[in-house]
Amino acid sequence: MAQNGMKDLDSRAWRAFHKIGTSLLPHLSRQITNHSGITGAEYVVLLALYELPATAINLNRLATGLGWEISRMSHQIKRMEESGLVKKSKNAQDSRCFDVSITAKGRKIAESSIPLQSQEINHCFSNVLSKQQMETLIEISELVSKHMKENHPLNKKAEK
Amino acid sequence: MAQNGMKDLDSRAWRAFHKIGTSLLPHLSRQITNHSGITGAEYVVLLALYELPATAINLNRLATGLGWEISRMSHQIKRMEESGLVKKSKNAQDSRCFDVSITAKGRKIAESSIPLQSQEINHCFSNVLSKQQMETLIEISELVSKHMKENHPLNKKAEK
DNA sequence: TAAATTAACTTGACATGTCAACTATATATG
DNA sequence: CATATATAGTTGACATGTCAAGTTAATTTA
Repeated sequence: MAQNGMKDLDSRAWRAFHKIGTSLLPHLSRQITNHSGITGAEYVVLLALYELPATAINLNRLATGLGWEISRMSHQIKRMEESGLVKKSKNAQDSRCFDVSITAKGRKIAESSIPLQSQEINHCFSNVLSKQQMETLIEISELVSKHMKENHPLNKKAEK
Repeated sequence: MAQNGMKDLDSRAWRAFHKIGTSLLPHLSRQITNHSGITGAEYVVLLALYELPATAINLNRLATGLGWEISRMSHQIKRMEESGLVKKSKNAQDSRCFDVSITAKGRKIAESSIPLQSQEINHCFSNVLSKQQMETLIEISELVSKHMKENHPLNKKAEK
């Protein structure tokens, strides 16, 4: 039955997706550490702050933007503040909030590591794919994100 | 210049891919823990052992098959042996090697959790995509894997 | 066949992520 | 206004992943 053929495709597609993640992501993370001395997580945060239109962003938004739990972001920012990559200051309007921004040191590292990382992403990903394939991937991402947003809102302890 | 349009697509495609990973994978992992009381990593290992044509597999192959570092696999199997999900025995031919297999308890958990997990993958992934999109994803995975295999062999300390 | 090398793990220390409280501030409600 | 509730973030304990170094056993090589 056709049923069977379908299920097979489903499962192959899922495994395909999963495989890219488990081979490519760790590789890229190691690359960053090798060339810039920062971890993959630090890179992601620096990139987000570097690309910010504003000069600072609050912790919560930063976490949400990256799809991280706030607790994870809190720990991460604490470490990065200690190593001088970012700084944190209480928000004037709402003193529960913190504004996070990149330091000069963090900016310098971001500026040198971003092109290296882009290059590696190109080598391993973009250059390997056709325009058409990339467009499909973008569609896929949008479909999945839409589903997730509608059916599994970020919030873990959703149902109340 | 056309250059610009291209770069934009590259970067959007990469972010698209990245986003699926950071939203969907943690969600699926939590699902497993909620319905079956095992972690995402335990699930992955149980699934691999459950689907094995043979009754056992050596640690190294298991790690390679899942794209894990062997040290990670060693720690994981140790914990899973302690909790009775798998068992480990010295290989008769080569006593450096260990054969890992699933226990009855592990099998029972695999049998109940696999369909639940598949269902969730279908909800969030397969059902959301067209046949065409899944096929493209499989192509993409093959292209990336091929590139990785050729240019960045699994081995971390490659160059020698 | 003895010594050197390689292979298959194991181990321990450390970095990071997750989860469940907890604190402090802001907002809403009676 | 006073209390209740919600929001933003912190903290600590614990689980997991990574890396470097160590074991032990097989295989080469001299």
